[in-house]
Amino acid sequence: MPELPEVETIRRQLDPAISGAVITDCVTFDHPKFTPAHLAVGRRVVSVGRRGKYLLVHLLPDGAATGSAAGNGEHLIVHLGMTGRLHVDADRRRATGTDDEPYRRARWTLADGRSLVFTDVRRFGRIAVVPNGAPTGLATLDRMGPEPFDPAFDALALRSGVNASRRAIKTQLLSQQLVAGLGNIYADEALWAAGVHPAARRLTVARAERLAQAIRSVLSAGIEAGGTTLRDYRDANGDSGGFQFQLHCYGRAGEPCDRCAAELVRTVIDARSTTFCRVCQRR
DNA sequence: CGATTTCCCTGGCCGC
DNA sequence: TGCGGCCAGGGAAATC
Repeated sequence: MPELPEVETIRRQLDPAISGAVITDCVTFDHPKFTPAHLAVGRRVVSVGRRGKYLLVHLLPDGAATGSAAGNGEHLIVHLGMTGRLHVDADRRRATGTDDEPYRRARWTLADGRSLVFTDVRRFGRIAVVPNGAPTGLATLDRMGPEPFDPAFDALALRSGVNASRRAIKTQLLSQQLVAGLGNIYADEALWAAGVHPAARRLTVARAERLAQAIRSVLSAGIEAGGTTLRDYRDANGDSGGFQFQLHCYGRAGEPCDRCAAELVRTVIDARSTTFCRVCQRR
């Protein structure tokens, strides 16, 4: 369940590892969600970026100079879905991809003999290659709200966005349209930290300020800890994150609230398991 | 046309 | 021990 902190952790590891590398070959699992990976062949990696939960690998044609007539290049977009993992494999003997590793969905061979490998047990992930600057055709990405650390994301924008819809605030946070990068874990944590009921449909100015700040601080702490590993998540080095030891709310139904000691309860909002404290999270 | 529901996937876990 | 059934859940397609 990679959310913004997990994807950012991987981005920070991959950027120095593959920037400058040239993609010379590719093999994929035969499914339309993954076969677009082939379109990255013949390109050079400029840098590894991120938007919400999407990794955006900036590509230019091999040999092109930045800002040349080759244009603005392309983005190799990788969404990790639920169980996606990316890592760099330095074993040249496996570069052709003829040997099989379980659940591999794509392997990009690099000119220096290494390769970038994407595995995804449950195939909720997705790969695309699109011209930089154009709509990606991925609806969630094209409609994505501001990054949580962007000045465009503030309490007033959050409040007006929430109040403009009748949907539960938890649902809206997961939609990616009010703010980018929250998934079920960090949404529950942020709502708990801000003292906002997950089914609330309106925010006061004061609560919007608390929630905007909580979103930023929860995501910062998640990045700082290298993400949350409950089961599947591993970073680009194969290591687990550490934020699972700092969770106050997510997955703790039945346990006492760290703030008021009341029993945390589980409910379902928009088909998503939701944990919260009835006492300190008011509508 | 925006809101809501369904479906995609498979490993892990629970209970019998 | 074996196995059926259920759960996890982001996002896109289908439907309301």
